[in-house]
Amino acid sequence: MSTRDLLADSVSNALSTIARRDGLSVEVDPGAVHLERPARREHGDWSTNVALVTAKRAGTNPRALAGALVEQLTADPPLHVTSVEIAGPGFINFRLENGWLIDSLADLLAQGEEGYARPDVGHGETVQVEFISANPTGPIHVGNGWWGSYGDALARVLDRAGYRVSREYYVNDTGGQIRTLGESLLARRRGDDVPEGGYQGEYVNDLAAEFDGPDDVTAAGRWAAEQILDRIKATLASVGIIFDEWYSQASIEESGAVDDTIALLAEKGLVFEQDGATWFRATELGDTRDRVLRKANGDATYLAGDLAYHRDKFLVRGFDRVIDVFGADHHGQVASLMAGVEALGIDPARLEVRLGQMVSLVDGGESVKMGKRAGNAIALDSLVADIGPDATRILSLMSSLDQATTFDLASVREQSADNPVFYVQMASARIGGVGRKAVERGTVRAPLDQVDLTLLSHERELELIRCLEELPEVVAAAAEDRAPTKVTTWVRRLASSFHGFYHDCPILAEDVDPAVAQARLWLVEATRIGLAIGLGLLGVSAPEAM
RNA sequence: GCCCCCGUAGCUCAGCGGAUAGAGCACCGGCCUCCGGAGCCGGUGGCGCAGGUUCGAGUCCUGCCGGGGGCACCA
Repeated sequence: MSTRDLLADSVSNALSTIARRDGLSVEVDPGAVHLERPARREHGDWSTNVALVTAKRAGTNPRALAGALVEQLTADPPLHVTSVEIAGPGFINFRLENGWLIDSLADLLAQGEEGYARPDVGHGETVQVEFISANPTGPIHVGNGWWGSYGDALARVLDRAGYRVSREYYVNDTGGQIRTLGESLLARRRGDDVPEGGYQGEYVNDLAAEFDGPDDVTAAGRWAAEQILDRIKATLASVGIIFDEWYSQASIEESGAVDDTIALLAEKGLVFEQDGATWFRATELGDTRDRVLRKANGDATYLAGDLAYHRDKFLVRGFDRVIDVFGADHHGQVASLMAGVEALGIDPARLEVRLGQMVSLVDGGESVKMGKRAGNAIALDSLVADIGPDATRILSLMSSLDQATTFDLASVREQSADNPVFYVQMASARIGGVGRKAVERGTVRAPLDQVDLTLLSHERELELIRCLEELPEVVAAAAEDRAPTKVTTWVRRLASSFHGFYHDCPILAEDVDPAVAQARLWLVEATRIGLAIGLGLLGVSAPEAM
């Protein structure tokens, strides 16, 4: 049992003992009671606000309740606890002897990279994460890469936190955009200008030179989309983003699922005809206006396909939960999607839509406008070529999805040594260096049960263990909040703790006590495990040398 | 007009309702006969404004001011 759980149990037991004894009615709101590591070391190792949040309803004041709790806890102190004190308005602060940290280190080493930091927040729930889903009408841009890194890292985090995860890319391989792409391609092949509103990029020229099919707009469009999709797959693979499923919109339309979905909505009285089109009465379910499902020309709208698609996700494939990651420029479709999902009899709480705010690019102070049709978007490919896949991923996972970020291409290009990825990977490389140096000096790491970890008592060593000890909770929070960024923050902190330790605590130097060296070698191994887990969740490599 | 996101240090960003708000870059000053100095240590500097809820607000609520993105028979 973790120290946190141990303390939580003790506090809870002490509270009910006091409540019984003093006849207090204690109603504890479990979400409000926190057991946390104080930001300031002089406040102890652990702290709880339980007295502050329960005193009022118990009909007493926080400091009085805290006093009683302290008395109770002092009489029967939890493992490793050396003192319990009241502080400030009614916090209860615990001081522990270092044994609790040594225990957590031993625990980490026993569980290893596979087993450590696997909090079960998902309880085996199945969740589909759909992300990127950029139209295959041109190369994907940096924004797609940003949100893609988020989606992929989120999937990794959820997977580690006990969800059964499937990653999916919805391929818009049908409809007007594909026709426009086909027209652009054929125009280029004839040597004409691309028609108004068509795709202007270089890649259209390249594809036109290759295309030897007939003069059929749809066939040309589909062919081009396939080529482009192959490139998108290769680009994403280069930054470590792999999908379980590439789901074709055309296949949904051809299967008749769109017609079925519209029929289903019609049965519920939510469909009407107007101006030759078929409409969904979305206003009945909270949308701002009604929406067209089938256009007057007979084509299904994007929404109709999307509803059929979501019906497939929930009702056919049976995911417990679906997380759609969209760019903020698709915000407008959320309300109608939610309305449609609810109309189909699916609990809308099972669908989460996360909107990625825009990534604006500047290049040496010059702002760069992104637009696929104009062909001037910064391709993810070119960014990766500039700064590498690891830097691309960690930079995109530094800020939260809600934060519109500004990214200066020039600054990363010119001073890439200042890039945070180097700082973290330096820690990884130093760990590799320790291993190499140990071999060089003929030092062998002894089996763990023959090593005295309690020799780790330097403040740098303890701080490093404190950081490692937090990882399971960081993973849990990242999963619950759908915020893989929390892992990035933690990894950077771990790297910082490790650099400090490395600087002040020699491991293999001549004058280090061999027993201390052994304990430190295991601490280095624990750090390697922590870094491997953390960087693995971010999709960043942990090199043994740089 | 309506909806969503964001205003935190000079810049880019962190910050489960908790105690004295953090990091990187930039700037100033220290540390290499020592396992990787791409590192370590110290300093300068900040929550857009006004109310409210709370024992406690950068965090929650309302309004205002700024910035971004939406509001198609396009996807």
